[in-house]
Amino acid sequence: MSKDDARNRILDAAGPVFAAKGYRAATVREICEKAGMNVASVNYYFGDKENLYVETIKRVRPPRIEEKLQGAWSTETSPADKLRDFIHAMVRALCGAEMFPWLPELLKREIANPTPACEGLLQEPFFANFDLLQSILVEILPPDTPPHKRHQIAFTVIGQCVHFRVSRKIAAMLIGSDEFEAHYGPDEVATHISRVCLAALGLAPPIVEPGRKRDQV
Amino acid sequence: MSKDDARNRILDAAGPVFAAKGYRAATVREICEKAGMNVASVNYYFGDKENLYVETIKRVRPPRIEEKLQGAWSTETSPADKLRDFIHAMVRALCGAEMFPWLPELLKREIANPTPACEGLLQEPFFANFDLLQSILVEILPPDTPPHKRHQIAFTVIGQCVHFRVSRKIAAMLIGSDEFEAHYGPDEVATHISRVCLAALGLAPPIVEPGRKRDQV
DNA sequence: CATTGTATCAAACGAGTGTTTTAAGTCAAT
DNA sequence: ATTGACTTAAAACACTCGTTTGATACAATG
Repeated sequence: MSKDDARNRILDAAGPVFAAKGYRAATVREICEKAGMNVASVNYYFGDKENLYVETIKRVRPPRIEEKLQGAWSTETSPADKLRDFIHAMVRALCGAEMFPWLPELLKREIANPTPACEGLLQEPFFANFDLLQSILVEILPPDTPPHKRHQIAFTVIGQCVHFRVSRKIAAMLIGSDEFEAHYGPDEVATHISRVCLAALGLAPPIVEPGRKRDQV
Repeated sequence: MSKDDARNRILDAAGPVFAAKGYRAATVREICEKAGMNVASVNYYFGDKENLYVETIKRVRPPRIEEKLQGAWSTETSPADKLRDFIHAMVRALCGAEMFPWLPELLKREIANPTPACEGLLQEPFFANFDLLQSILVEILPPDTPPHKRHQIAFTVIGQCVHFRVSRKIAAMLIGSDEFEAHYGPDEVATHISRVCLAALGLAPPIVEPGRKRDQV
């Protein structure tokens, strides 16, 4: 087995374990066992556990929304459509339909309790996504909107996307798992968030179905 | 020192430690040291570490929004005002201006990674707050709104409140700590969330200032 | 005062952890 | 065939953790 093979086998095993249990509770013994390697191999290939964790995160660069969809936009794409696309891409990314199904869980942990060693690694994609969202909002908002308001709106958008992912368990508990499985797929969630945000920004009618409203003032 | 005094001293010390480090990383040694007690006292008074954790959470019942403000509502209070009040109370509760400043941090951990032993304990206040919010939404939404839509809207409200609290660190990182400290106090955050939600529900104009919009269709 | 029950403490135990050591194995180049 | 660097494997090490133990101090009780 080549050196890189061994490294990758350990990294492949480490990702899910770190994601499932967190840095501290994950043990190198379990990781090595799942990788079919000896306990000492982590230290041989990565020096120590912490560096293995850093390398694990380095390998799975968090998704950059920009790369996924900005190519699909033309100059005539409306800001509203861009915002919709952004939200859909973000929700999908957070739900983890990608190569590493455990990545969202790991990101969740890093968002809630950042590991000092990895703060820098995760900053970059966060900044990139945040900037992309802001560039969309700049197109939507009046030119003299103060930056802090634009930022707050950006957090409103991102916050909902993140929350629908992070609070899965509690959400399922509150509404029952039947309804959860029926109505909280990525597309439905993204559509809901898009409607809320576009309505709040005045780019779409309020989210109550038109003509059904009880008493419109 | 009486038995209850000793118990309380340990509980007082345990809260912040559990909140800061999580159940697993928190050590009974550190807790006992901060409580000025011997290492063995945790087992003497609480049996084991897990039970100490359960008792810690039992003692700090998460805040119930209802108790704080429903008394202030009359029959003429508009649903929009109720929603505003709810959001303000929730944000303030999550920011932890109360007796246990470390409670929000601990709740954050339990939301992201529920401890089996405490799931039941936290369910009740969550259910209560969720129900209160829904009763407000019932007044706002058309009578034939399907329940799952109402639930999604409720999560939009709660999600933003939670997110602005949970993602503090990352938010401060993205926008800079100066702007964060200037514009992310409980009142300002709650006002922002209220505006977004009321606008999305058609109970207030869109959040861009009236008359400033670039191109209204 | 002697006894009993409670509270505290230092010390140690046993399990689990990351890490190191040491020796054996592998394999290509000489 | 031999060398020598690289890799694997088993064991042990050093440390931390939760927990237990046994001794001690002390107050209440008869």
